[in-house]
Amino acid sequence: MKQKKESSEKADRTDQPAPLVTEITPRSQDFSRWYTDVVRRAELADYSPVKGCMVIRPYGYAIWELIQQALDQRIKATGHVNAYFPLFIPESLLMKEADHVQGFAPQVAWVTRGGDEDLEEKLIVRPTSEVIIGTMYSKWVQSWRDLPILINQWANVVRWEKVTRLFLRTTEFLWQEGHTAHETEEEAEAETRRMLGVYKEVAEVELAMPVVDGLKTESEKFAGAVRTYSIEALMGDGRALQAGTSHNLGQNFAKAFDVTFQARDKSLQYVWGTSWGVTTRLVGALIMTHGDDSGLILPPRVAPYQVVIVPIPRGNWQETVLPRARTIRQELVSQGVRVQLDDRDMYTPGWKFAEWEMRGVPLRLEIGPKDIEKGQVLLVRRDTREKIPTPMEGLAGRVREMLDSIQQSLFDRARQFREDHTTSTDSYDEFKTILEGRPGFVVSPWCGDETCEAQIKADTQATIRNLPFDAPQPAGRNCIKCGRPAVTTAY
RNA sequence: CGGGGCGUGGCUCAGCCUGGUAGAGCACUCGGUUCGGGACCGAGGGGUCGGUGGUUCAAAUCCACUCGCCCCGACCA
Repeated sequence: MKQKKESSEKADRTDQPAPLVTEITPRSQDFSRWYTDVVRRAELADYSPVKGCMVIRPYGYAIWELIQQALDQRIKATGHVNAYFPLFIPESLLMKEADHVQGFAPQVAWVTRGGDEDLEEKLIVRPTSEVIIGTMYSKWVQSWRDLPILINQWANVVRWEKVTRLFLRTTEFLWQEGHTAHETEEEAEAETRRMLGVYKEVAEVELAMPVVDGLKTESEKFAGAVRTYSIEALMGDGRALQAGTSHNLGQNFAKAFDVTFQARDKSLQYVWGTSWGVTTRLVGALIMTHGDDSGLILPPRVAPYQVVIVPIPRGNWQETVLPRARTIRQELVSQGVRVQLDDRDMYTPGWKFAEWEMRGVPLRLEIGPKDIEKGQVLLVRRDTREKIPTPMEGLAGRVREMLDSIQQSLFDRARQFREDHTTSTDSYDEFKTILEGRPGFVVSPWCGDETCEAQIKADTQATIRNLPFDAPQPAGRNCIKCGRPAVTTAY
């Protein structure tokens, strides 16, 4: 019975004509396959021989570098400095903060042997650096005058995940992790919120990705934190993605690692800590937010190439079209535009159009003999595919305007999508009906009780993403599951 | 870790049910004509069929074990 079904499925597949070109899976058909296809065909990343580990290819890394720059600049502008802490952490240090151990132990990679000797004390490969940094802070802090400590590090961490996906969840990933120590609780809370604001700004301004900022529930917070805040984005398949987190650690780690200082009133106090991070997952978020059936669409601010120039090879184009293309490149580069001139003669223009569209370049500039006659070029927007003949005069200005316009319209489009996929209800039946249909955010009142949260999750698979600072529309006053009011929730 | 699916040139797969010369499209190499939306013609190169063992005159195909990958759950950034 089973076998029969299999063979008929195979027969069906055979009837499909083989595609002329290896196409990417349409986004609407299978979002997950589409995602993987785009990542690999656009040469962003690839699977490595090491299980769960990803190789970030130059084009993908260039995107990450732009995100890094945008973040690093803002992290420094808010008074932080960069430093580096070790990759290995002794087992005994990890064990000091109970919640933290519980949260991370299942995901930790161990080093038990060095050279030809078994280690006396096992080492872990950092899954995050609170532990090692807390240890160092305890040495560095004596007085209230030593505070605050505002340190960030760019690093890789390892978490032994069972299921991995390129950029979204890999065994090893790159990130930025900020770790701060403060004199007062209020200061720590302000810092936690400030950095979440930085993340929101980077997501929205640089990645053109609207996010919901808010407080995580107790069950979803970081292991060892007092409070966790997050930014949550809605992907093109209607599913939420946590794009960044900021934790108020209270005095938990200070107590575990004995980070004390003598306060202004001469008393001995524990510092108040925060930590916050975003990862290479942002690259994945970018892809899933903006991409379409033709592949990637990059917002200009994080596009390694903002403009690709495709010269049309006609007649003796090498003597006529190409020099003009080079001049244009020069002009755009001098105006701070990132430009790629694709003068390879082994590919046809049509091939290049498709190729660069797949790789998400926001703006294409075509130039051929006809354009030169007319003193113009043809600009083609990746987001709308609009073809815009543009005079050679004042070209750089027009290009920059258009890049800004693409950045803005990608954000608007993503925000519109999110609005279209956000519903508000205070009825549990309605809530369940919504989730059975189109996925997306649902805004609903919740009492704050973990048992309700767990029940909802068990019933519908929906998770509380966070408790938004700005709830879109407060729907009703009573918890959709039991009774009392408290907060609003998303998907 | 539970449920399902799949391992055959670089990629996507056919061939397996019913054992008997290892295939297609794309990609790649060379030559030529092309080029404003994934060009065409001709000639080539490349696979111990995931691994191990078994059945057989004969195994990609049947059997057992094993390794790996993908999807859906549980866990996470």
